[in-house]
Amino acid sequence: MNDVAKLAGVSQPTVSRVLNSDSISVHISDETKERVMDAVKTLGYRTNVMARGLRTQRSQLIAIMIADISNGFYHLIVRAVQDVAREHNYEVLISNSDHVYENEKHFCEVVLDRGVDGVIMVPIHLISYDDLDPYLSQTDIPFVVLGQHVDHPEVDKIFVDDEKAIYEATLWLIHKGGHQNIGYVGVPDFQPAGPRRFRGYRRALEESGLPFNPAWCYSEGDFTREGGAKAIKRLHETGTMPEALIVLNDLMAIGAILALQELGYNVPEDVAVIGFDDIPEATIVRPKLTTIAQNPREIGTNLANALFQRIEHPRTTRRNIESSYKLIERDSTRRKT
Amino acid sequence: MNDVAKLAGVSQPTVSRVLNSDSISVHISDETKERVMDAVKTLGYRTNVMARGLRTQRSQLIAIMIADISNGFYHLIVRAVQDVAREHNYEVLISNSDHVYENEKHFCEVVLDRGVDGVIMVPIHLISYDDLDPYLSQTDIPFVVLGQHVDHPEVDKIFVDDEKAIYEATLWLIHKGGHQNIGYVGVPDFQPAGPRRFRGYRRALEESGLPFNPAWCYSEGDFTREGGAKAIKRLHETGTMPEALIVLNDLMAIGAILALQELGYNVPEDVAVIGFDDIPEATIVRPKLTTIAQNPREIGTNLANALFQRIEHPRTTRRNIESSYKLIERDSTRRKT
DNA sequence: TTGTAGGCGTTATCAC
DNA sequence: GTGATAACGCCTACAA
Repeated sequence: MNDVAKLAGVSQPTVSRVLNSDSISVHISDETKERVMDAVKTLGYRTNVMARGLRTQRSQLIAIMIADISNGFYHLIVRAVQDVAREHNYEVLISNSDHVYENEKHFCEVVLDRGVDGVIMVPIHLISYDDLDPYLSQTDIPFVVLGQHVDHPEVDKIFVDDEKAIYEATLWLIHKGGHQNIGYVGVPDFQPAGPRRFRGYRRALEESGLPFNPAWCYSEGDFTREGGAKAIKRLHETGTMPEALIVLNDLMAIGAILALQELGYNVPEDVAVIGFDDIPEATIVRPKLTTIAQNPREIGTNLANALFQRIEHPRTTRRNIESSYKLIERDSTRRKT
Repeated sequence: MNDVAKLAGVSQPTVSRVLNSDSISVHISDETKERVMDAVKTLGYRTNVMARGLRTQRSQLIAIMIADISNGFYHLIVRAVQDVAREHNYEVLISNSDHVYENEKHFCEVVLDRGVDGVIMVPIHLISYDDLDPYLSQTDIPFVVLGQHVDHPEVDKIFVDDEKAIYEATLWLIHKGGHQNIGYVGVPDFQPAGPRRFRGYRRALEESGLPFNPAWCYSEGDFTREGGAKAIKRLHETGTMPEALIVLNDLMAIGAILALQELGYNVPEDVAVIGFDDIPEATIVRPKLTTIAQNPREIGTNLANALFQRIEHPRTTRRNIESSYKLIERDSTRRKT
């Protein structure tokens, strides 16, 4: 910047003013402006973002943490966030927790050190007040999260009522599908989504007066295709395969379908399967997967909008936006007539 | 840091020394060390990465640009890069070009401004010397790219010989599969991968003395499932469906298979299909997709290792590493006996 | 082993 | 309108 100033025959602060002329109130003579811009061009000057950040305490950087980059559900969220960020002239730092608690904490620390201007998280474990407060109280960086269960007054929340979604899907399987023996494939209790979604399933059974059979349930999943396949193998070995299966997410549901077929079961004739998320693979697998669709584009846009609202107007009250879901009936539950 | 110094009763630089004691040669008395660390803890001090970056000209940040976050092929690359980066205590900024030239250039600009310490790219268009040189010459930030066609002496290259891979796959289809009428689904010429891979296909036909029929080829693809489906619709409409199809990537190959089945074709009996990448979806689709597997984990690790080699030893000579590929025979080419 | 002084490249607050 | 001058938070000679 000093070089530019020298070449243009002005002082260094003047160069700064010219470069930021649109976000500043001072008037600069057109002639100076021109001379400075010329010098900038011939010298190929580019402003040093770190130096500016140090001075302004802004980084023009936001961070997003997702649980699994390999899960298509998160792609559209990320894309939507990036699109909004670009409009605001922000870059996006993406991180991957792989559903691991330590990674989530590490993310928060890194992010605070790096002085990002805002944070979007899809926390799996980092949801209690006590876990979150250390990060939230020591800065006033806006946090926006996906997940209704997140317990802190300072965060904006976008959420999907997944307990209710699973509850309704189970009821649908009972009433529209005419199923009685409905099993469940989920994840261990230490993954908060596990008990939450499981509750929806059990509530539907109870209210319908149907028996709950622990032998039909598998809770050792890990959100992946392999996890879904393992569930089926276990169920098969114990010799109690239910006639319908609620699976906690699509990736596991797909793994389950493929494993069922390998073992000689027909889907949906022998076992109907219903997933959660509506990832692109849901329409690749045969039969096509019936699933509870979330709206990742909408979720991402909401997350990003809430964040930039807070970045630009820090005193805004916290948002709490429910995002919709919708059961999409495809072939994995549809009996041929 | 000043506060910490005051509380510990030492000077501010001493605090800095304690905090960086492992990467510095000076000895510090254990007592001071302890007092400083205590103060750090009670004050909840965290080092300001931007200030450090300004002083050291290092950001502990690398950036990676991929062509499509929704394409599973890139996930493992990104993961591998993140894993290596974590070992080196680096964060990763991820960006998405969506195969668009302007996005690629924008990425380079942003990245240089932000003072990242290194760049990994999967450039689609930004491959000529003239396009790259502006970014490379104005800094000495290491660039590592995926793509043999990239033409600049200052970059490290990891590459896969995709022309040869397609050539061999086509030969395989001719000799092992016994096919004569082999079609091709690709992307427009302005996508450099288009002509390159197409060349491999034509070379195999020529050397085998087989006719080349433009009516069997579609070059308006866009790397997506939808693109593959469109190709099939077009081929179907013109009434000349070849008996085997080389498709430029798996996503399009899967789109093609689904579209073929919807139109009543049997795969592989009526049309055999072979893809490129070996993404996870290749084993979801039925029939399972025969494909030229790349090794994304290896690619990502190589990319990252080359980069950190350069970051840590700037004078290293440039690398040029070929990554392997391998034809994986699955059911989309295997005629039932 | 520790303290002092200076500067990294900006922006912000004054004067003029 | 523009130019000095200080400060953002840290690291690194150099001196003690």
